[in-house]
Amino acid sequence: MKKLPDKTVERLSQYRRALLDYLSGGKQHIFSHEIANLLHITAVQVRRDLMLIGYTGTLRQGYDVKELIEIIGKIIDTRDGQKVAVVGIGNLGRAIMGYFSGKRTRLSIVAAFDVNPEKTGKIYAGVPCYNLDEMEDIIRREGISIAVISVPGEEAVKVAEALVLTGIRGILNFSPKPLNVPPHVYLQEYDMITMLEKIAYFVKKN
Amino acid sequence: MKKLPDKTVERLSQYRRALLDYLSGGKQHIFSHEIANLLHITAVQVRRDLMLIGYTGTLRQGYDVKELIEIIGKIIDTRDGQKVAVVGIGNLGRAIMGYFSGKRTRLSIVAAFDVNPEKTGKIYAGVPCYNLDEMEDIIRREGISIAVISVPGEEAVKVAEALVLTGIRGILNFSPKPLNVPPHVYLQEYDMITMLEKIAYFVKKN
DNA sequence: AAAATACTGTTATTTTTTTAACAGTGTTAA
DNA sequence: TTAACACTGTTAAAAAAATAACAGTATTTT
Repeated sequence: MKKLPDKTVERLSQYRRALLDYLSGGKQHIFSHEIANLLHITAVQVRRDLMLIGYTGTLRQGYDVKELIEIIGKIIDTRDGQKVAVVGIGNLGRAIMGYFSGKRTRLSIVAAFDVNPEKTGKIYAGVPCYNLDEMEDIIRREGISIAVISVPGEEAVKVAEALVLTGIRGILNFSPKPLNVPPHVYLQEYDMITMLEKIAYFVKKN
Repeated sequence: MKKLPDKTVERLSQYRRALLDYLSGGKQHIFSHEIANLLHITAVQVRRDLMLIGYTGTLRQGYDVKELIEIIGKIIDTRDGQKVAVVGIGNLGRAIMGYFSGKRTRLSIVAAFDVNPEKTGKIYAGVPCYNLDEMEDIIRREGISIAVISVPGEEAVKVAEALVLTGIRGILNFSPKPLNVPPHVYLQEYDMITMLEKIAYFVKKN
């Protein structure tokens, strides 16, 4: 399939989670405007996204919830799932691991890394924590393709460089430092200070 | 000034932090392409953003770092700063508070809320934690304008409704549940699962 | 059986954001 | 003193995303 727009992919992820929720309500089908209500967006946008992924519903009946969930899975997930590492086991790192533990998803956090020797060797939310030195070895051996950076800003740049050398494919950067990675690594910056300041601006006057 | 584009505001926040860093290197002036390098974006984009805020540099000298920092401050900050509350003192909530503690910024976290009675009454990263019941009172009394939601998904919707009733102006939602707020409340969704799944998609094949 | 209704899927339009093009200008170099 | 250079500021074009418009079609209503 042709590459989907960024924003569509984001929404697909959200559709899927909303649909899984909805499914537990027992209904088999759902209309575009119902999906839209779940996410507080418009029905057109939903239909357009579904058009882009080539999924087509039934007139007057809407979309088959299970089918749609499955289709989205085929788009986002790989057959065997992808492995994720978390680098930096501070509060943020543990929060991230907490989010995932217990959820059966095709993304599984399989390793954590930290410099603090008190943390290495322990298990957090079911995930073993290793020393940063072992990172390259373990990422290669385990076939980890995605890394989350949750170390303080000062260290983030070095961690990113090290990650790139391991052959990682994607990085989610929670640190406030902008990172620079080669084009074959997909980077998503995710800086909460920026977001808060943005809110501050838009809240300001009006 | 006319309302700035969303993305420009985000970058302004990043420019400012990068410039503060840069300033400690002792230099007084900076070229657009140098700012661009700091954030790994293009020089045109920097110049265009600065054009939008009406700040103009000097030919062959670039921009006055201090001046620019100040200008950005005038745009993003209010005169007396804005107060922020964090709702939900799990790992994520504490991570957010940790980020801010010690940093002297015009956004200050002044209250935390949680339902857990073991947490209320305590101080986290210098911020007092109150019971959720007290939220409306305290937000009004303190004049808190921005709230960060870091409670588990199930509770997020209710917390958001309660926040709207307090007259809050902006919300940063870390929970994976899409929220619905009236138009006078600025909402920024910030869901890490979506972001990870997005990375998973873009990393997938190629 | 004609008209209204309630949906989907698609194309067209608008808005937002990024990128490119380039005119203007003081500064250095020839 | 003219040409090349190294910048800024702005306008123009392109790309990405959201929104609107609407054609198509089963179903229900009249």
